[in-house]
Amino acid sequence: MSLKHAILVLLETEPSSGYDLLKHFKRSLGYFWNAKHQQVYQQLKSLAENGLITYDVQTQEGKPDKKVYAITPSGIDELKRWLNSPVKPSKINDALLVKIYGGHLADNDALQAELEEHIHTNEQTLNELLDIEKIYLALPETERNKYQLPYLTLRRGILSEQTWLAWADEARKTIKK
Amino acid sequence: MSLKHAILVLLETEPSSGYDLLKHFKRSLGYFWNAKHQQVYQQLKSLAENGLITYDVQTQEGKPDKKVYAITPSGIDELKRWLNSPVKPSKINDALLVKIYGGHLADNDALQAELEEHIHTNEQTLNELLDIEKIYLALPETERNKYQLPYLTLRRGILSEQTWLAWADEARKTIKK
DNA sequence: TCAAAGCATGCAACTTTTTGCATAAACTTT
DNA sequence: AAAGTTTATGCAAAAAGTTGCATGCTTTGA
Repeated sequence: MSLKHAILVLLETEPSSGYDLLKHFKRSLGYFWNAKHQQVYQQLKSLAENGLITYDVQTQEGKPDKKVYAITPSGIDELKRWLNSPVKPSKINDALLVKIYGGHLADNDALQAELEEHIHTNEQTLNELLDIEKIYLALPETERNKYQLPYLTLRRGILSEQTWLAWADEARKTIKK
Repeated sequence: MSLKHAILVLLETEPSSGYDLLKHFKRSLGYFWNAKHQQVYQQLKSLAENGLITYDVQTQEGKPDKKVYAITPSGIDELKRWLNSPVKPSKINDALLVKIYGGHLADNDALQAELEEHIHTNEQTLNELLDIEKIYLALPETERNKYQLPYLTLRRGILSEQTWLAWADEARKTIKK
């Protein structure tokens, strides 16, 4: 399982609260690792119980207290161990494709409408990613080199979204008939 | 949840045993809906308990008995209901990308090797899909029209794999440095 | 001829993920 | 001024998914 490891990856770059981590997660690993906020809090709890991370409670005025989590040396060991062992094949669960596969029983207008909606959200995601890419490309070279690997994953996102949209165009034509 | 619905989709086209359904599943919906054999058997059981499918036990000589499942009218209702309600957004869990994101702590050679392995399996998958496409394209037009929607999902698979491989090429260059 | 792969299903235990709810203050929009 | 969003966390229960094991006969390949 590797939400645990995804969290360790993020905490290795900087300590943060569950809430901040979640925001960070959504703009990075979240594009290719699915997780709800509950799950992140649950995993933080269990990682702390297992000594892979620790936390300090920071009291704040006017805002709820936060627990700031940081990775421990044994957390770093575990992260390295995971990084150097083979990952599990990626999992996809795409209900829209299941629906299209069995779409002859569906209402055609509804199917079309749903496709358009998905196109819309995918365009938005693509734009977000392109915005992030712009920021990256504007960095000085030394900075860019530091983020080469995360940038690769960003590229993956961009290419995926573009391909998805290209496919959706094929799909639109077929379904409209 | 829609493994249930994926199963209903397949049983709506033809009744079959869990085992046969599983084989069928792997060559179709399995490309974009992840499920282990256990899960399929468990869902078949629960679908039968809920009256959405029924089964006949067929005794065979020299082979284990099989349960041949078929969709019931209420199964078809449920399938239609699902088809006409909005699907959940697709989920991706791609550990390789998490690894690359945090890859500065990883052993570079191991990372490279793992990428090459993934490239290999993706090439194989692409070839499988292209073979299926060949068969489809060789069908007479009336037949092709029948399978237009499943064909769309096949196109999705092909485009995804091709894009993945194109990305992997970018990745290879970055990681080699 | 011996091992491996295919046929065919499933229980039991465990882990992971999802869903729904709950709290509560501060700031922001209509 | 009321309504909604953001900040910040989490319990509890249910649903879904994974892992490991078990059975036993037949066919195919080395």
